[in-house]
Amino acid sequence: MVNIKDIAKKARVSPSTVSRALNDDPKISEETRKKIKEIARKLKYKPNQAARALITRETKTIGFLILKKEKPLVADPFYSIILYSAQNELHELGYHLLYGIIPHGKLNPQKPPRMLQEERIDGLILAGPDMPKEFIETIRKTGVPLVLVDNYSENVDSVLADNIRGAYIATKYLIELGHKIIAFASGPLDHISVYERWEGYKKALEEAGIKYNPEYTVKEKELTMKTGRHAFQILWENDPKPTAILSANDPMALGIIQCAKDIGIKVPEELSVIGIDDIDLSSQFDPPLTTVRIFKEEMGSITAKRLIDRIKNPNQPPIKIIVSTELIIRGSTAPLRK
Amino acid sequence: MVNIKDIAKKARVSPSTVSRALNDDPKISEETRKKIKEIARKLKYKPNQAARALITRETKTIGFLILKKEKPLVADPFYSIILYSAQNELHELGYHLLYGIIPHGKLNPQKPPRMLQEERIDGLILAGPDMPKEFIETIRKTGVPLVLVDNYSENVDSVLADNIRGAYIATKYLIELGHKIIAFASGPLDHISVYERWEGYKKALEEAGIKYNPEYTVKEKELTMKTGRHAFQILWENDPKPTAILSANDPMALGIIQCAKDIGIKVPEELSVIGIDDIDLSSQFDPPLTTVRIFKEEMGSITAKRLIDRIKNPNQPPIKIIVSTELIIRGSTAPLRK
DNA sequence: TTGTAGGCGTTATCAA
DNA sequence: TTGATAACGCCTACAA
Repeated sequence: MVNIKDIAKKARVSPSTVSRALNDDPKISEETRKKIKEIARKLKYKPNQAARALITRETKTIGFLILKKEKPLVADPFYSIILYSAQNELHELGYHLLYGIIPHGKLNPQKPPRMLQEERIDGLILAGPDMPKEFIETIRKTGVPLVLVDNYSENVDSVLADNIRGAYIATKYLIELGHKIIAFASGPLDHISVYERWEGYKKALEEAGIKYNPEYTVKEKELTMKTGRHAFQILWENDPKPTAILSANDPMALGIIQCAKDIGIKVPEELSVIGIDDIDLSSQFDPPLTTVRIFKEEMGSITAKRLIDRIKNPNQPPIKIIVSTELIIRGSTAPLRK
Repeated sequence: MVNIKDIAKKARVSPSTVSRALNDDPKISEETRKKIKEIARKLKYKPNQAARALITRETKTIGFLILKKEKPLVADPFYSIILYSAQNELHELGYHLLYGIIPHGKLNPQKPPRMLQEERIDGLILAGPDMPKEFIETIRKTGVPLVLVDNYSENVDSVLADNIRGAYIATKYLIELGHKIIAFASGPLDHISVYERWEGYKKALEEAGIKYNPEYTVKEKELTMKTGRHAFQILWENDPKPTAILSANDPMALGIIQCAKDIGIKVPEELSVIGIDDIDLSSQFDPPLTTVRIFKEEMGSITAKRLIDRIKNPNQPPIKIIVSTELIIRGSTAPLRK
């Protein structure tokens, strides 16, 4: 690999001049700068990252950490898109992304991740709602620039979807369609986004003067099609049966629809279903799922931008960024049949 | 951050002794080694990656590159799992994973990726069948250890599923069920895995004495539920209509089933459908999808292991690793009705 | 078995 | 505006 000395020799200047020229130091004459840059280009010179990092203490690398509970979460299209979009934005900003998955149970919440201890990263993105608070606190204390996405913690920058409003507008829409008995298929309520969706659901009911009835909220442990089917079965045991179901996410909603169809219930004629997320599949489903869109790509790029901003300007107070949500009306909802 | 000098001071030895002790140099007395390691542990010492890389020329980091065509591919559960499992294995082996997505069109096939030029990585995984040959060649010429996954190129280590056999056993199974008119819902045939699946399909037909009829192969541009629905519609225009369809992957198969159900065709009673991949959704679908399992996790970990092996032993001839496939019989297939 | 000194490639400091 | 020199943290001859 060609280094700064090689260029210096060719240009008959000192290595330091080369370094300055390449870094656009204003004290270098336009002429030498041009000459040096030209030579560097010809020689396909690329600065050695390790050497540079050693002295600047900047790696130009951002860590992206996610927790692995069940396999489905890892392959979760939600985080895949956030990951994709964060890396895309980071690339634009001149950063690389170091990707790490921590197997659940193997996490020591008192120990910062290796990538941090080895000084491989300039900042860290923590994705997902199930990061232990203690772990976040451990990392925060190291002083490394940090942003959470789809999670919230005091004293730490957080990027979240507007889950409350999302669930709220979805529920409100169902109410406007004439539905009175609206169920909520929930997931783990210790996940902040799930909890907020539940809140939004209850808020809309309350505002419409419909009393919240816990019988119509079922809490599943995971957010999959499978648990959606299960949730439907539980909810369907109620008397009277719900005429509409808001699901905590899309996969569950799809499971609900499938299970309903299985026992001969027509969606949306006999049962309206709304999801939250707007995953790719949802629009392709039959019926196409009415859902609340989460702007996943935007969440990813905003997270990345915020982190870089915090690296460049460390003395900012922590902020919470709420990305709006949007109701996408498709075919799984209909006015209440009299 | 605490460094080797701090430890040296505390232990009243020279920095080199510390370095040797921590790297288990046999020339260090057991006693000093123990003492030094103890101090290092107490001080939470972690070697600075940049400094070490500068001298050893090893970054202990592997690049994982994927091409972005359409959004769905990026979030593709297939590559998500390979990525997850590769990172998992690399972690075990003491490596980090640098994740890069190249936006299609922004790729310069004559230029090695930045992570390579900046010497940020010790080896590179190239995932996906749509990496341009020229790009692979460019990278290969740099001499960096390289492994392809779900792709093949001469002179480069490649890890692939046994697609031919997978499609073959699936087709054979349909034949055994009595089906005579078996269609193939294909995707882009320049993707090696799709092409091989097509081959396996034809091979099984041929062996059974069923003449391959191009009318019963439809080629879609993408491998999604949506194109699956489209493929079904095309295939259904044939006369006679197929009684079974092998799909190039699972999402397409799900689309096929949905579309068939939409027009009142019962699966599997009137139409058998087999997918390939075994994505999570497939088992949760109604009917649960009969499919060919691709061992995605194994492919990821094998890819990682092979790459590290090649780094440690560079002078090996290139190899092609074929990971077997397995027919998973579920509910979307049935014997031909007379 | 341990210490000294040099060097990896780059940037930063100080002098010219 | 440029050059010489030191420094970042670690590893590794060579010397002791």
